[in-house]
Amino acid sequence: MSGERNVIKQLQQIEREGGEGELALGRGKALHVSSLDKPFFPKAGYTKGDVMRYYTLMSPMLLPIIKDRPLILKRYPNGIDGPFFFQQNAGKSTPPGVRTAMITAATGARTERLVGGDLSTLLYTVQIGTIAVHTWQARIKTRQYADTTTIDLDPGEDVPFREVITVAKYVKAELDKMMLVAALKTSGSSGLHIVLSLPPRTVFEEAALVAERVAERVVEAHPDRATIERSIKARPSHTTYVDAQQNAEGKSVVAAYSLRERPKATVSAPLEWNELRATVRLEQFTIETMPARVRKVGDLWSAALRNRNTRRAIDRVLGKQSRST
DNA sequence: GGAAGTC
DNA sequence: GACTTCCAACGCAAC
DNA sequence: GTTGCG
Repeated sequence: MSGERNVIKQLQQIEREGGEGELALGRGKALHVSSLDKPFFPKAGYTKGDVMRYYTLMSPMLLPIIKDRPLILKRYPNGIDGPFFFQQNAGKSTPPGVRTAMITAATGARTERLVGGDLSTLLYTVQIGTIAVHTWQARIKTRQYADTTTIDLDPGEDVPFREVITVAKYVKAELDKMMLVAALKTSGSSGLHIVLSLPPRTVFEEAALVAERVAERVVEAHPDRATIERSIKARPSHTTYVDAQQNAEGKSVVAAYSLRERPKATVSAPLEWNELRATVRLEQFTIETMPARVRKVGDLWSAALRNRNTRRAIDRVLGKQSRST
């Protein structure tokens, strides 16, 4: 029996016995869990136990993505209709078996941070009420280097989702012209994420410039449908915000396969570019449908990110002489 | 969700 | 034991 | 220095 299957079975057993108990996660690791019957998505009817099951099923895909990255948790201890807060630092009460690392901030402040990569850490984050998992676009040992850069397509108020799809196609067209490759996923919340896999030792300044350059070109070509205006008030109505501003050291993005705090329990779902039809909807990819989709189409995210932009391509976009390192 | 403090 | 209070991020650009 | 934004 797979490790995941075994954990699912234990969760079901604990739910039958009242919703509180110990998960045995192998190699002597145990995790205390509680309130598994608590509604976390009241309208859709999903519980904390369902969230734990979802992340267990996704762990073969998700754990490699968040491995060695500091985690930024969006916690809803009383479900998505209750208050939330972000957590970055590992609390004093972090149990043994949960992965942490001492991180020195740019200011010199040292804090113990939660670090992704193993199942006990992932399920612990759910135990304390995490719905969405965000991470750095860098690993802890190479924190000054971005391994991805992200363009977030965020539709304005009352902008239909098909507009975002149209803008994503415009982005794809510019990427093709610039000879750049990128992966595509739903944000799970309201828009789409376009993620460029970067060559080794790409500093965040370069990562940000590449994403901003793409965004600028899209807006130049389609000013009626896309904007890079950061101030909400100043954004033209009926446009999609092409956000390339989230690619700095220490900033975070939601991980692929993460659940989102939406009524229907949608997830950030990797897509093939040829799936980008006008009929695609965020609500198709949920806590309920994603496991079957992954069984059917496989791990699209790792496949897409393996297709990495070259140093030469990045330097060309930045108008630089290619590095010879 | 969890720790710490109060009645 | 029940109840209350407190705590749980950060980077950056614009103003 | 504060606010807006994600």
